[in-house]
Amino acid sequence: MTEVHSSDGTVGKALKVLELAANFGRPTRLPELISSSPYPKATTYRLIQTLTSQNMLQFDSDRKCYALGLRLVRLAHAAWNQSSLAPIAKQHIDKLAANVGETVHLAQLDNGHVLYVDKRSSEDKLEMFSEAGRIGPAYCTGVGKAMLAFLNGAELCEALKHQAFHRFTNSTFCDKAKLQDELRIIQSSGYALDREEHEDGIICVAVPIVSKSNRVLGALSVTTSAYRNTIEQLERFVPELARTAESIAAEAASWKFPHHNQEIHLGSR
Amino acid sequence: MTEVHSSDGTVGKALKVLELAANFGRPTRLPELISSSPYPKATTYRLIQTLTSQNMLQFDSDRKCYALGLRLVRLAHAAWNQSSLAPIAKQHIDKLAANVGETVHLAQLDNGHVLYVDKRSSEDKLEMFSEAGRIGPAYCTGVGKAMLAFLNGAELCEALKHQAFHRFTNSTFCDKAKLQDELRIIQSSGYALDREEHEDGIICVAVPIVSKSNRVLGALSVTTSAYRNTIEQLERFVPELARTAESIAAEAASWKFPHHNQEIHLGSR
DNA sequence: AAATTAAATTTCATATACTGGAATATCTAC
DNA sequence: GTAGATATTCCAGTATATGAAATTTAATTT
Repeated sequence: MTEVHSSDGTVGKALKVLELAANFGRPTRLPELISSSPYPKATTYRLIQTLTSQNMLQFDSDRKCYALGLRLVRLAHAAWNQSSLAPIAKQHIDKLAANVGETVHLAQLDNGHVLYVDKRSSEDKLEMFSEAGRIGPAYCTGVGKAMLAFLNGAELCEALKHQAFHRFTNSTFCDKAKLQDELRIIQSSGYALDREEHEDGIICVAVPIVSKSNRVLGALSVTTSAYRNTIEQLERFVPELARTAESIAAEAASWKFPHHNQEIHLGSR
Repeated sequence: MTEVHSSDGTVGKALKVLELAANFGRPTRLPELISSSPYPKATTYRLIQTLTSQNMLQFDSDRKCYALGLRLVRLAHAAWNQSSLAPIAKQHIDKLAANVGETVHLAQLDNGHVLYVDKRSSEDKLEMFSEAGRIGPAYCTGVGKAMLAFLNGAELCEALKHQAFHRFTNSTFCDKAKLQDELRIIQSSGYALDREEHEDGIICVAVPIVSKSNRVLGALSVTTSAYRNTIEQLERFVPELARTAESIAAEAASWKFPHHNQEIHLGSR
């Protein structure tokens, strides 16, 4: 049900092409898009025309390449406000970050991958979209494993299909069986540890955010450097992490959409 | 050319429905979507199904309503990185904000409206997507007028079609003729003032960011309270604003896509 | 400047996917 | 249990998308 059927007719194809453009990570030339597309040249070409006319892509006539359109940024603003945990979790994360004095991440699952929707950092200035919207692997990050561990059977099965099991470091769980053992441990302990599994020198502790009806809403983590802290020191944050996650879940449940349709008074779209 | 044809076949219709969901500003029930849609019930219903299956919408089975999907947040992250001026402008804005000690906005045009893509504030912590992706009117904001003033004939004509000319305050330019007079003044002075035209008590000064080939890339503004500063005080920021805008334009021109396709190693999409 | 190659765009007959009015099923509330 | 609302499916007709190939246009090379 949560699976993205790569063919929902024309719309699915168009979004697939949009995804291709996103994956390039940079403005892309038409031939690149066409040759990376699973659809025939003329079809891909027409989809790109349509997406461009719709402002989902934008054409840079100087460089002759296509980049993702700003309409996406506008839509994502709405998505972030109405679908992510971030607006609800804001105060809770602020408080948590202040108390622990380390970087805090808020993430949700998107198609089996970790989607970071907010971040608090003691040192760095916040980096808007450069942080929110970032994706990462689920099988080797704290937030990812915390969420996977509390999915139900069908959801987990679906999510596992999307794991690449690429070996980032020596500690990475790089097969499904080992990961599932780990998930069982996380289930009973209630929190997940990332022991430099994704990046050398980076460790973190994470807890899932679970609704009353036991649905996984997201996850919360405290990240630090392996040189500055030990796993044992991180584990001392678990109680407060868990408490924060509970508060967020509680607020999410009682949330009656505070964002009333504020009159913006723009012209036609 | 920059116009969004509300019918680009099925894809256009699907995006139109997505836009409707975004405009509600909150999770929406099926009947609401159906009755606000220009398409027949069955058609709208099927488009919603497709969008949901594609993660562009997500269905909340508890509340029985549809919200924008997190896939948009992920796509917007890429869009923000590769299409907005924000990554390029980052350092320049940091410096400007530090020097002037007031709130700085970076905006671009999206379909005739102002799209804020970044913000620096002395006091507030940065608020991620809650700021980036926000839209506002062009005809009564500093950044909006600065951009409109330097569009070419066809672009301006197209953009003017989208202006609502809603009277927000007593100072709002609420018809096209008055606005065009104002735009001529801005053209010759090189900067735009917002004298509480959008919000009472809020004034700002803005300059356009213009490429060597005279295309409008975006705009930069310094905003403050009318009680704390006078227009004359704001005008003292113009030289530094203009210098910053030039630096950004120069960097944009020489930009050779720094964001190489970093290997993310995720599974199938 | 002519020739060569690559890129962008169009054509058109065909097949397919979309359409939408209406019927039906499912849920909700009293 | 019945009424009213909401969600979902049907299906023939048709508009729309398809894609191989051809054409135009632009960029490179000789």
